[in-house]
Amino acid sequence: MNDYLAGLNQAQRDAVEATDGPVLVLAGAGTGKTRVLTTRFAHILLSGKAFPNQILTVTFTNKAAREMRERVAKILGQPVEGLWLGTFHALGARMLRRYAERIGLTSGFSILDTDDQLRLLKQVMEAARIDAKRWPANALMAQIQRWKDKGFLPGQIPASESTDYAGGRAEALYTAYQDRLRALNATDFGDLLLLTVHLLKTDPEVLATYHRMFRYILVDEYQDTNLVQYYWLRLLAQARKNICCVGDDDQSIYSWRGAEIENILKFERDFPGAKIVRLEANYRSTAPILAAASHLIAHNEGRLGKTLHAGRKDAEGEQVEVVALWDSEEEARMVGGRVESLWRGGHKLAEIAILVRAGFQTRAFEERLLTLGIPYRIVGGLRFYERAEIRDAIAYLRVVAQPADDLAFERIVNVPKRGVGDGALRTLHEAARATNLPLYAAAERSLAEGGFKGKLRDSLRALLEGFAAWRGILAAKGPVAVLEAILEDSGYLAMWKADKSPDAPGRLENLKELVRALADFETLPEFLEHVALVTEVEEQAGDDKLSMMTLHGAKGLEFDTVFLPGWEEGVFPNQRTLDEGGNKSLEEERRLAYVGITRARQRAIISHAANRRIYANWQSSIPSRFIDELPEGTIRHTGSALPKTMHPEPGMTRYPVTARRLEARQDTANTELPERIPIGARVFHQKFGYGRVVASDDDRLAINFETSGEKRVLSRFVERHDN
DNA sequence: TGCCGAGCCGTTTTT
DNA sequence: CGGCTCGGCA
Repeated sequence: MNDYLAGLNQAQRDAVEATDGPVLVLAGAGTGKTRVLTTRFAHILLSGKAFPNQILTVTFTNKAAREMRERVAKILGQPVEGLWLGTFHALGARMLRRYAERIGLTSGFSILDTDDQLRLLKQVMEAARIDAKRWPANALMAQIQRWKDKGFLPGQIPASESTDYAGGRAEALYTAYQDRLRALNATDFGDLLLLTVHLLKTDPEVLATYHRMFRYILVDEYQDTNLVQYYWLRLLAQARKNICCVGDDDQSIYSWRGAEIENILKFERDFPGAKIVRLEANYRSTAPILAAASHLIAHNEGRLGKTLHAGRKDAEGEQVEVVALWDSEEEARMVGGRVESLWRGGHKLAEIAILVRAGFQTRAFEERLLTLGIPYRIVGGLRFYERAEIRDAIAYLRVVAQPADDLAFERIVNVPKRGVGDGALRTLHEAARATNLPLYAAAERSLAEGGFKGKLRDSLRALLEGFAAWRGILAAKGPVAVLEAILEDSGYLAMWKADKSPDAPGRLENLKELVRALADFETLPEFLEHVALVTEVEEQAGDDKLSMMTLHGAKGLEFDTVFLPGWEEGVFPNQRTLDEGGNKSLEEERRLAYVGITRARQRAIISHAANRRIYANWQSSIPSRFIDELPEGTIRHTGSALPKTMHPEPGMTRYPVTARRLEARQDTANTELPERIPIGARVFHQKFGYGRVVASDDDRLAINFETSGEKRVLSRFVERHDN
């Protein structure tokens, strides 16, 4: 009867069966973390310790939540209803809606997206007469988010967390911003956690209710929780202490968003006697891939220490390859060519991924794949619900559902253009402030009292009449009919149909997709909750496409073949990150590299280019230090990129990486600097050919190349050719 | 109100 | 290079 336990190794079994008391599962990459979580969930149910609605399960992504739901259903042989399984934010929203009035909201409160948040904050700053030039709203938004990540409400910010932003007025602006949110019956994303913690902390009755309800708590991706999430968990778990957190300190890659690895260390302190289980047997990757990943991550200090070992019998495999290339274009050609031959050899494209450090890097590969006719998908990028046309349509729906939603009203009052410009909007705002009404109601009242003149009056009245009609349609025919009516009657569809820009057809297509998505929901509020909390529409699998995404986006995924391009100093590890956070950031970059390598089951191909186009000009670069941190024995070095100028000895050409890193170090150490090349000298560059030096500073030269015009390059990549 | 051009700036972003 | 914001102008 315990067949769901069969096939687990001893450590996994321990993690599943230790149901009572605090448990911390340190799970290396590919060690069956999700399996442990889902099996544990099923085990608690099947052993009769709790009903499905008595287990609180927290994941980081909606996708992970969906996956767990499906896998639990599979083990149990039926779908489970009434689960408390979701993201921190979704679960927080659910609790807040239930007890909204206890924190000064009503249960229908709106959840603002980042765009709305920023607009609201700008309004608050404007009202406070803050010089927007000197003090960008973005910076304050980021600060407020940091405060929220740490669990500080306005008035609770300790001196150590204060800032000199806007002459010390940041906290006052934070207060004003929160007041505005409350007045609009709205929360932002951070509030879903912050206000829940506040509620649990200040309302013993609510806390007791949840203590009674949640007998077991399961947490996924624990290494990426921030402080406010930690408080949230601690409050809910403190009564029964049946909390199981699963995480991997080596895969913590979101510290820049407030995640604290220390939460893992604190776990043992807050829950004394916690059982620690280590999952170290990796069932995903070949031995060389594991060796590369382990060797690399061993360069980090301050790890809890896990050693991955191959759990598969067939763990032998290809060496990890490091390919050295001339420039980013050659790199794209190399990757494209490899993909093509794998594909021809019967390899599925869906089992290949290109993982990059930053989004813009995908472009070169896109172009190449396009010319080769290889289907691909970009994962991440602009999310569906973030597209302008989708947000416009949703703003209409929000006003239908909640006429008091000022931000939504403002967004669409002049989209499509109906002559309600800044001036009219300002008048409207004044009327609203004077009467203490939302914009929508203020507009209604002004019109009734004969305000606004001419065309403006007509179009404003038409809009309000439209909303009245749409509410009627909603009541009579439901959400889909209302959206269709809105798009048609408001002129919104017509606006895009008339638009001649190349992306207009795509936008119309997206709007159709939105109507389809809406059809899955019974009520409008349900749908609005969904779009506020779920940023991506479910990917329909099936078509065989290569995936391209950032390393961050790849966490939790796996592929047979993984390409890891752009392993160059400055790109990866990213220079800006290093500048900001020093060694701590370097270690996080290294964890990102570790995440990248461990995505691969069979084959990992790392590459670096000697020259890369960044924005307008070409820059020379040296291989990433992470390449030096791979174990030599399991690595195969290939590639063509060996400037002759740099490797006079023929024997050196085997290991370009080490040789060039050495040379780079000598450069910085100022020993044996190459001769200074004077302005006017004729030079040769491997990539650009012949040219003349027009300017120089330090180690950089501006050279007017005969075939490609003026470029800036590092002087050590050119040789003199005066004759 | 709305268009256009100069100027600026440029990692990662599960929610 | 390219996308975005802002200021000036019609």
